[in-house]
Amino acid sequence: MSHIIGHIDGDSFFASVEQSINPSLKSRPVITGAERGIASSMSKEAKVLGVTRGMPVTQIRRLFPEVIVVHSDFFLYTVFSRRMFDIARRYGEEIEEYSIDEFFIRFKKGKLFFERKVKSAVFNIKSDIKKELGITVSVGLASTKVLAKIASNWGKPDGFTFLKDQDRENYLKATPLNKVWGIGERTAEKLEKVGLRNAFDLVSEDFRRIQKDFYKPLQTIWQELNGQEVFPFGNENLSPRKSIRSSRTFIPSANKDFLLKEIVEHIEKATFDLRRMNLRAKCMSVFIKTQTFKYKEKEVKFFQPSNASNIAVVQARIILDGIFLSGVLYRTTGVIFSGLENRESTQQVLFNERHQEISLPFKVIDNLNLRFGRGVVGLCSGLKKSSDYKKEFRKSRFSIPSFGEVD
DNA sequence: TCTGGGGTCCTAGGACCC
DNA sequence: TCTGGGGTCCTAGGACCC
Repeated sequence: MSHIIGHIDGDSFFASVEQSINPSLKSRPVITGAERGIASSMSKEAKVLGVTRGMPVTQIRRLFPEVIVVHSDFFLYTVFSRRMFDIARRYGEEIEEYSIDEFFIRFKKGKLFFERKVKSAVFNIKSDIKKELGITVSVGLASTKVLAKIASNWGKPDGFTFLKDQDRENYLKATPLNKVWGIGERTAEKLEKVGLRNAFDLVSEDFRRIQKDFYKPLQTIWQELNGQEVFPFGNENLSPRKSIRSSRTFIPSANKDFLLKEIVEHIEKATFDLRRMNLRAKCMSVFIKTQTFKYKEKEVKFFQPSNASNIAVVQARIILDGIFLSGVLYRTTGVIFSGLENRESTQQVLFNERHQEISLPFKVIDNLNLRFGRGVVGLCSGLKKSSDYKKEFRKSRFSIPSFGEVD
């Protein structure tokens, strides 16, 4: 092993940030996610009561009236997130920002007092975050990312766990398969069927069998659990954005016109994002999910990369005709734009007056939507705007830097 | 507990081509 | 009209993550 890798994870991040900026919430059960109607982050006091992720707010209010339910404030969380990363950079050589509330830090192995130095760096990070941001984090140290993830999960909240190679067996024996980063419900089930119970059973399995019988990501996980550093490290490896999607779940409906209306709204929202990010998409796919979670998706390629909603709507209509079954109840629709490229790099097709023609109206639409809220202006085929757009807008306003406060 | 929304990557099988 | 084996490319759907 040539590195020690730390995984640092904010404890109940969103709820803790809320408690940190609002002293009246300290030591009280707090959840975020009011805007979605389900708990997305619970303070430790709420967890103690028995509130779990995804629990409907109505149910929470009924069962635990003392719980304080707040709206998510992603702008605020992003500020805390950045400051957390900045604190880590004071002490770490390499940082990888993994998500809004977690990051990896890598220390190159040296000679003298190496472990002691790493530990002291990590303790400094922990205490600076606590002092300056008023939240706690849990830290795991190990030889690989997958092991570090297991370690950080160990002593939550405010934990510190150094998973050394000589103790690996004990930790892995106590780690259920679905608690391993990258192993989900399905793979865990499959592994259990062949008699594997925990992470240690998995690493004891012959690598050739893993290669033969299981899908590719599991090979990497097996190696990482065995202490071989395989996952690349660092944000430089992050590839540019590959797709943009919009989707929504509703009360099950068999009404095709309603599905189309939903899809048109998604196209408007997604193409708005494309234009805002100065991107065009080569492909678009439309998907629908039935009440029983049967999934249907179909993709089209545009004649030329596009971010125009009217062109997409024409294609979406055709797709929906092809995949919609009458008499079936549907619960979700969505669109995904992929094959994204920068506007500048988009090859200019000769004789594209038509394209020039349509780009001006979109500028006008986008500006109106920016000033008055998304969904104020759209295509006629979008029909009546649902009030959800207001919520969407509230959720997204912080991601648009030029926005002022809008209410 | 019947399961929200936005991402990435992988796979199985069909189409197509020698 | 029927035919083997092998390659590539495409795509719908699956699995996983936060």
